[in-house]
Amino acid sequence: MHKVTSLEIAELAGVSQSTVSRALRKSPLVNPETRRRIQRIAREHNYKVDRSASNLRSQHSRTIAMLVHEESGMDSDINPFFVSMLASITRAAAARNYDVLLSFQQLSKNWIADYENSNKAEGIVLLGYGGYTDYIRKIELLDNAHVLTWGPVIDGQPGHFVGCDNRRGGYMATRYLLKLGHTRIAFLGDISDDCPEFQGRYSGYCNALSRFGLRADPALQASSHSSTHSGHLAVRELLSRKEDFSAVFCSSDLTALGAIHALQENGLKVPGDISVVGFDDIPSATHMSPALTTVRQNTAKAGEVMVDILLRLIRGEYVQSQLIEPELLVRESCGSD
Amino acid sequence: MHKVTSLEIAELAGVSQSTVSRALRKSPLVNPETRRRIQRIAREHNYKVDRSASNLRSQHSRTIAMLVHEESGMDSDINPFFVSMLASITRAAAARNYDVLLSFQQLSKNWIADYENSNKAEGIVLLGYGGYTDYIRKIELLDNAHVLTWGPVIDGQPGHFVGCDNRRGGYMATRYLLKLGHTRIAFLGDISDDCPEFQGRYSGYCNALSRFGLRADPALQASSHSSTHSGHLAVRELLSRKEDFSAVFCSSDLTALGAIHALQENGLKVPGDISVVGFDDIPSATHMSPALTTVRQNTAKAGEVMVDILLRLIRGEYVQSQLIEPELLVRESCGSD
DNA sequence: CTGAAAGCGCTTACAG
DNA sequence: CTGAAAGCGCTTACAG
Repeated sequence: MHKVTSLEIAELAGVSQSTVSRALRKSPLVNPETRRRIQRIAREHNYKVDRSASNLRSQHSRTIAMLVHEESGMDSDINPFFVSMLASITRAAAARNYDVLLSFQQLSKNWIADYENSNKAEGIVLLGYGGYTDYIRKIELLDNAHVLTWGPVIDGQPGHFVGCDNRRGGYMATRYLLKLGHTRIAFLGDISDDCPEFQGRYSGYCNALSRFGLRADPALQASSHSSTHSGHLAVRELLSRKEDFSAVFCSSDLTALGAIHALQENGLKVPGDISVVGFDDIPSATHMSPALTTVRQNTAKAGEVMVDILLRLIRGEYVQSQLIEPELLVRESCGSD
Repeated sequence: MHKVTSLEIAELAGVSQSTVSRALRKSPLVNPETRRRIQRIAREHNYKVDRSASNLRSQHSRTIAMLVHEESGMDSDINPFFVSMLASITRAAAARNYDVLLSFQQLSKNWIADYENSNKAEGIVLLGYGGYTDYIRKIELLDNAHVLTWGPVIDGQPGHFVGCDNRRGGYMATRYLLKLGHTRIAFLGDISDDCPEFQGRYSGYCNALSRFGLRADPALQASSHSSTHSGHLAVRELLSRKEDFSAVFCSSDLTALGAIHALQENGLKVPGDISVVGFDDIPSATHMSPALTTVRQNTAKAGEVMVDILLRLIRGEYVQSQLIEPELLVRESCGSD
């Protein structure tokens, strides 16, 4: 199958190659009638502008790279939450006429050289790097690159971030449990400096408690990262402490899934004996029984915001990190409302 | 920030630009010592070969497009199964030094023109188009394009397919239930010609029954496509028929999730009263309670096979459609083994 | 093993 | 509104 070029379209249309190029880029310089004729002929011959040539000449690839963190050596599943982000970013990019390169990456790679210096992509979105203090340090070197990370938004941090308002989300979840009458509310999540996003959720939790005249009890906090296994272990630890509690706020849905499993294994009913709230709203949250009450991160909005900010970074505009408002989704895991 | 070119690397290394190009492509023509020197200088200056220029000159993009079907106008979630395929295809492509463009597409688009004629990608993988008879008809026109679809593998069909051995999977699931002593086994899934993959699973189900001297009872089959909602409705229909059954084989995990919910709502315990088997092994399958016994489609293997076959198509080699062997994963939804 | 040179298919200043 | 021409940064046949 012979490759059709703009020169051939030009011959067929009886114009110069430059005019074909202009017409297909919808330049206002060409006569509208000429443009329509050229467009028709191009369509009839299935002609598409060669992207390599176009990119080379114009020095723009109209492509962004979406890099998803992959645990080195692990075959583990990606957090379903990131899948949702990935889809919404891809859709938002398509709406702006940008292509998206997808890749799973380890922490150590030199992304800027790999994607920007090679002209494969004009900018990079990072997903799943929120908890990596290592990486955040490294990003300082990237100041004039076009990298946008989904993660914690912290005052004065280097680099560019978009993230959920974790403090607000933690506050909403905890306030909801307090209003249901719970006073002994456990918190499951790693609140060390390694997990600034979970710290934010915890800080919202503490905030809500104090608004109700209560204080966070360290005996009701157990560390957990974002996995069912880890949530399972955290509940076991909590139960072994023989502390009294009637509700659990989990810093991620995967943690909540594991926690519910562990509670049920120990003969505790959810929500009968213990109420549970999660964070993320992954697809599993609606499929399980009881359906999980959780704090939804608005991925559709987040994807649009991220693409918008990344394209502005690429254009060299000044941009600021931005927070996405979360939303409480009440389902079954805290009893009927 | 100035863009480094191969010409500058050449000057720094005291060689010609051609030699730089050869060295970085690891041509055996260049002196190993010269090559190492050039590589070092390139690394020090963060030089990367410009992909647009390289692509244009060599007429190869080393990129494949991964197109995921998106219901027109719908905001619905992608089947989690495809997410797993997507990750494994991306990894397999990366291992072969190919980049992956991700896009969500509607049925009507002219993919060949959009991706191949524009030189954006050398080949296309389609996910989620398995059930579209419309599309399958259309693919006949694509004979000399490089398109590989994840879907039903049927003798004599046009186009190139990789898919799960659905008949074998249906057989395994049903045989397992029969061995547990069930004789009244319901089948949930659309077995019309629109869903050749479900037809395959159903045919395996019938096969297993007849091996055990039983016959498929039409009263125990209810239509359902791949969604929780649809599984929920199918169980309601089944129950309204007042037929006796002790097990349900669902043609997808999403169907199984909805089915279990509906059974529980009607006071039936899973697996106490009814055993359930799914198909796909989506992440939710392990998270729910009871954990779902299901037929796993091996996505890691499938991704590798698909990339391998697509690259062979691209090279113009003769390829055949291929079946991926499924595997039964026994968990909790049929009782303890 | 190395270099000089052509050319991939466009976009875009320049001239009219 | 249109055309002739330069050139984006490489790869690769050709010559040595």
